[in-house]
Amino acid sequence: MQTRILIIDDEPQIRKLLSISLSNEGYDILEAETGSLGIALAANHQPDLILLDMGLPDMDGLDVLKELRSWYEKPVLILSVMDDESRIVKALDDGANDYLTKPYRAGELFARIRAALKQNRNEQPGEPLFAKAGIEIDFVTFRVSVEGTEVQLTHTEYSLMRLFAKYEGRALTHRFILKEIWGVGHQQDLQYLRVFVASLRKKLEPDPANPVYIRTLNGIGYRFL
Amino acid sequence: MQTRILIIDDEPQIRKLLSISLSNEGYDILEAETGSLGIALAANHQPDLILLDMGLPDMDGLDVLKELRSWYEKPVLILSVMDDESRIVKALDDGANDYLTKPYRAGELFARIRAALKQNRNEQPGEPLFAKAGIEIDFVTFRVSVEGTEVQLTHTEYSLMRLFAKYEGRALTHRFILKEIWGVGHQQDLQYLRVFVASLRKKLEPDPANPVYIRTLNGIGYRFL
DNA sequence: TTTAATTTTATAAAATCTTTATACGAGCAG
DNA sequence: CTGCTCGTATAAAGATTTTATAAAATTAAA
Repeated sequence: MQTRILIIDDEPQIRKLLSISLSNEGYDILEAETGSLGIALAANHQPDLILLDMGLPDMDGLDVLKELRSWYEKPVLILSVMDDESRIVKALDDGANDYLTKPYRAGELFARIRAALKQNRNEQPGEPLFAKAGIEIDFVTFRVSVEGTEVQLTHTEYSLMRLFAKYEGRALTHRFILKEIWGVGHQQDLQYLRVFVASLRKKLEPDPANPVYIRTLNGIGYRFL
Repeated sequence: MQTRILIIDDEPQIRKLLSISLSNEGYDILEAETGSLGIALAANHQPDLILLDMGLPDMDGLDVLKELRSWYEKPVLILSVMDDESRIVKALDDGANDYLTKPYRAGELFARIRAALKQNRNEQPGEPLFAKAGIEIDFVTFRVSVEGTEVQLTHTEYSLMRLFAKYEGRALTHRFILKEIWGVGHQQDLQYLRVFVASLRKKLEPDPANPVYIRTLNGIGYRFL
């Protein structure tokens, strides 16, 4: 069955652009001009993924997202203007899977969509083994190795590593990570996270000053690849 | 004799899938739809390994595991659907050898089964001897020797040694070790364990202050290599 | 009863985590 | 351009937790 993508965006040019390029990639496209129409279409057609613009005429994008998330479990990617970080953070915290900022470069768009769809397909955060690009994590024996040599991680470092692996490829907000690792009472202790990201990088990255695995998303959080 | 595997899972499709692929690998397959039926089959047919689904209709998977573990000593692999790490951890603490999460990829499934069976063979009567890197354990005569000279171990020390040998190379949590050696009621008596690890090290390690056989995993437990 | 083993207690040492301090680079105002 | 702010990275000091080990108290065994 073809993968179906719903685009919710009020600007016809953007819709057209996205629609054409995604159709060429083999996706089945649905379009909605407003938030309420988007919600209705999502309910009736069960798309596999939703692209949601934050600036809609009828409803606030965040409200559309919340509405969707009350029953829709598949990936929602946010389309947003670059300088609206605080709203992107809110959207990610509210369950958006990822975000894209204008201008939408085709390659990046496809990559993110594929990543989100793939993530959803093997919705199994408890995999016994993570192995990718030189990094291996064995969740059974608590072992992490880079390029074949085992690295010694502390308990917190390991938790963080595991979280990154679980949400591989996804943008994780500071608040989300803090909540997962340190609990709800520490969502403002950004320093903790910085310190531990630094030490993870020191242990994992070939060149910690130019990280490739754990990427910084300025103003938002981190992404593990 | 053919290796016999018991599958305890309520979903017929899953059973069929596993059954077919494992039969093709040369295993002899038994199937059970419910926990209680699974326990009965295990008792009557003494399978060499059990695949146990956590989500059964009649009993909690953890309870089935506990029941089995009261007399069944061969490997039990957990099949889990959920991202419920805490239950997986509990299952491992309760004596499960390993776990798999859906979707069950054939290669990984076979690898884990082989690993579990091999692990188990180590402690079978056929191989009453553990010998590696200067340490020798004779499970028949209850003797342990290091570099050829026999060391005198107390009963508890010996149990601990045997546990480490059985799970050689794996990270063992404090709770797991305590449960295995002292029983379920003593999982918080971490000091016991520390005292006995210290005395084992004193008897086994060339330099007890820098242990190489029994390694400390801070915040987690120990690993024997 | 005597001896050995295990369980507790105590405490020093090590490892880890938290917090503070400081530096760097990007973006912006003057 | 220069200095300012903001977000980030990292080192290092301080606090806390975890571990190792000796030794005392208790229990079990011979």
